[in-house]
Amino acid sequence: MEMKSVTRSLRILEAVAQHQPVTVGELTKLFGLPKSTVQRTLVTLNEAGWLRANRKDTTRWEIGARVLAVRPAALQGSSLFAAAREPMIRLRDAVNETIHLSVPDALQCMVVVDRVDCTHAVRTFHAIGDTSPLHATATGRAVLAYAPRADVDELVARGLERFGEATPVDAETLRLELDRVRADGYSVNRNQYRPDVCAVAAAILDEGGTPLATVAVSMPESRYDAERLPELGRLVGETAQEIAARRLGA
Amino acid sequence: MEMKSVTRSLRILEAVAQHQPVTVGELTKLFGLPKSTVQRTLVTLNEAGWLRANRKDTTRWEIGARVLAVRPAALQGSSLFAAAREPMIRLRDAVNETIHLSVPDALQCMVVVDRVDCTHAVRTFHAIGDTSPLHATATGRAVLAYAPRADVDELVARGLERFGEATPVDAETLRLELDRVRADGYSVNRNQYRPDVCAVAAAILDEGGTPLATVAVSMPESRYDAERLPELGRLVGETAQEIAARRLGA
DNA sequence: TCCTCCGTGCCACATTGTGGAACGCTATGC
DNA sequence: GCATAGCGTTCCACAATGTGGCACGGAGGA
Repeated sequence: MEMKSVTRSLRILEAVAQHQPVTVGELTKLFGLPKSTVQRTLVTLNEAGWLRANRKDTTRWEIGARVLAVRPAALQGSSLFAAAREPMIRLRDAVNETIHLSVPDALQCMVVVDRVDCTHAVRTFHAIGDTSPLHATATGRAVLAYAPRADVDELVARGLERFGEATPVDAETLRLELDRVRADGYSVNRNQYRPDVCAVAAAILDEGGTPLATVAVSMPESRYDAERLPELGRLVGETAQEIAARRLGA
Repeated sequence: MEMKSVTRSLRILEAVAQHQPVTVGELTKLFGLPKSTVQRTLVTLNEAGWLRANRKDTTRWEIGARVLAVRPAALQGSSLFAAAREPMIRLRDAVNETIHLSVPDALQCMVVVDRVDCTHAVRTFHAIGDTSPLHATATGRAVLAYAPRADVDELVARGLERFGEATPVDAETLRLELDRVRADGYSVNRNQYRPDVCAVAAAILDEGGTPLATVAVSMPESRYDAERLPELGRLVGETAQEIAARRLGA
């Protein structure tokens, strides 16, 4: 089950996305592949509408708009996306910190799908499309807290990587934390994944109680204040509930 | 320059996006391809992280979140996207009609990249990722008005399809209309592409005067009012300028 | 229980993609 | 102004690669 050419084409597509606008030569160096192979792949992707030549420098390639029609199931019809937008802005206005909307990808990782920035000169930064581990982040644990027990067990069985001193790496610590999240209605991350990054998150649940996504307030440790935590948690939780309600109303 | 397997894989990927969550059998019927071929392709796309098995029915496939990391150049770093968000919401609040943010794809078509909905029971609907022809829509002509003359000529040479009675299909009509757009600062579409759909659009220009994107107010004909047009045009134009200014500020 | 339908796995075949080499162009430097 | 270097592009013989008919096993219905 190989399909080498397909796998390679997708890798090249991803590389173009990261480095656009990019030339054939740059890509050959990046992959160590023959020029003709890369060139052929680019032309094929272009013919399929996924790539296009830059308007100013026609030997540079960039991602075509076609990819926008291909969206993850969680965003289908973009009801979640549209529903989340205004509550996220209000939350940002209330706390002036960067707000993230994230969805779980097959319970393997979380993916940032939208962001509203704060106005501080120093901010946390996560690009749309960035991924993060489930057990080590506020956003991930907000989802895990409402996931089936079996899925959490499976995740634990695969092993919990340590990213910082406070990262929960054994099953018991994680389970206790998830109990706390369910009790409080929000999850917290203090330097457990990226150093100096803290976050407070809450899950957006569908009608059946399945976690679809999360909203999170993300800030540098320098602005994290334990005393503000209950207040922050309440705001984030309310925002999550409002998004869930709006999603159904639309 | 073929790469049949790559082209086919991308087609299948797009089909999955449209029909997710979808089974192998449904796809074989859709394409008339052997089961094993479709199956192999799905497994490959899955291994590459672009597809995921549905959590509830593991024989159904859906798009994975990985695709979000692959974004068109116009949205890179999402500066345009983020800059547009709040002005779009304000415009929606001012007119209570659906607002679209669109980008041109290689001067071949316009692609909807973001949307803010109005509250009316009857609305126009365009999904994110939807495309539309340049000559027949307000959004397309807002871009064409600021595109190089040569590009407009090329477009005309390829032929202007007629979608409705009022669609501009000859070069002269189109050129006069583009002159008007430049003079007024906004473009108008009244049933020229989709029946019963009207829109007013303005281009978002970069520092060099190149059109990057458009903002548009879209409404059913029943709510279109010629007397409101100058007012609408002014609002849309101001929003476009505000987005352009914010994009540079960030 | 039998039958059908569907997702999955297998393998001989030849179609398909591969990549080294050569071409033509532009920019740089002597 | 000529030589050189570096680039994107094109070509083609070779064989590695994907193909698709077939068969398996399990789920659901009659």
